[in-house]
Amino acid sequence: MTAFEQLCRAHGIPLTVQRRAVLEALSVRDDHPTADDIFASLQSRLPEISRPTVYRVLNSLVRIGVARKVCHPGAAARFETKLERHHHLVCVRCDKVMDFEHPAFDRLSLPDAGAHGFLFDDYSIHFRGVCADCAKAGGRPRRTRKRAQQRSTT
Amino acid sequence: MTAFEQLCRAHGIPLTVQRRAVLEALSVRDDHPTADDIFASLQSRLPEISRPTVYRVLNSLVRIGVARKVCHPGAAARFETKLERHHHLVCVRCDKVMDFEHPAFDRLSLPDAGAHGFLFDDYSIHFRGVCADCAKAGGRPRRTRKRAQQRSTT
DNA sequence: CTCCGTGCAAAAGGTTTGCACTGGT
DNA sequence: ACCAGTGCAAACCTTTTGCACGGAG
Repeated sequence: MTAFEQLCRAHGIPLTVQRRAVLEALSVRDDHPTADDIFASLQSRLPEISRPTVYRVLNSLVRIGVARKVCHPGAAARFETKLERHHHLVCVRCDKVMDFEHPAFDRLSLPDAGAHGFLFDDYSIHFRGVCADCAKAGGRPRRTRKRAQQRSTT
Repeated sequence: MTAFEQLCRAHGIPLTVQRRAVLEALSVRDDHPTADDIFASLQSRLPEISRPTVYRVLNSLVRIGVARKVCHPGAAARFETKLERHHHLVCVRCDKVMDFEHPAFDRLSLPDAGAHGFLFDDYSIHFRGVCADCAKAGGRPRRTRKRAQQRSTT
């Protein structure tokens, strides 16, 4: 968290209550919350925060490098603070994305740059498949939207 | 394309002009168009098609397995018809996602299922980094909503 | 003939922006 | 004190839905 303060200073952006709160709310979670999820989870700690601020703060966090957008098939943008190399399980039925630790896949060597003019930085493997819930459900609960998923909230 | 017709029959869904057109428009492209991009690109060939239909058709195509949603950090859903194993370059500056062929990474063995109850099916590697355009631009042309990108716009 | 898909229009959801004020440095 | 960040409200973009009609099987 102190690292965060230093990053803010380094980037010349003020360290506000809201930024602190959003970062904490985000780093506590290991799912991949949407901006709105974060907004909701902050209602108790910081009720006066506004939704646009959450969006703005999340973008700041991504910009200074303490958070990241997760590649996600769903409609809403999702974020994470886990920056160490890790992989993802993507359910093709419900579009859920879960973290997946698998050290065996952590040591691939990055391709030589140049070819496409692309500067490689890191990678993560997306495994497509069917999650336990959907496999259990058998049928195809194709729903993707928030409406159909109950928000377990942790 | 005939394979597509058979898939439609197999899934018991009618083979309509719109479905044919959307699939063709999608498979012609190697970027990862949004539903709206497809809608736009169809204006010349099939001007009477409606936007909701494009969304519905794309979902059908995904359901019967001839197309796929691409995991993408951006806001709008993106699709592809390239179902063979391949990887992606994700630009952390502009959120662009490009296909990336690299046979050396095509032969990873899928993890044993079970562990998480996840049924593995396939995978693709997402390489994070900076694309040639953004590297060239030097600065940070971060978020670029459609507004800022040139559109054919009719 | 029956049923599903389509087109239209409107609603629902998600994200960004303009402006005046407050708070961080 | 200065400037950036915030809150509010409204705009904007994306995706879904209800309904009546028309075409595919």
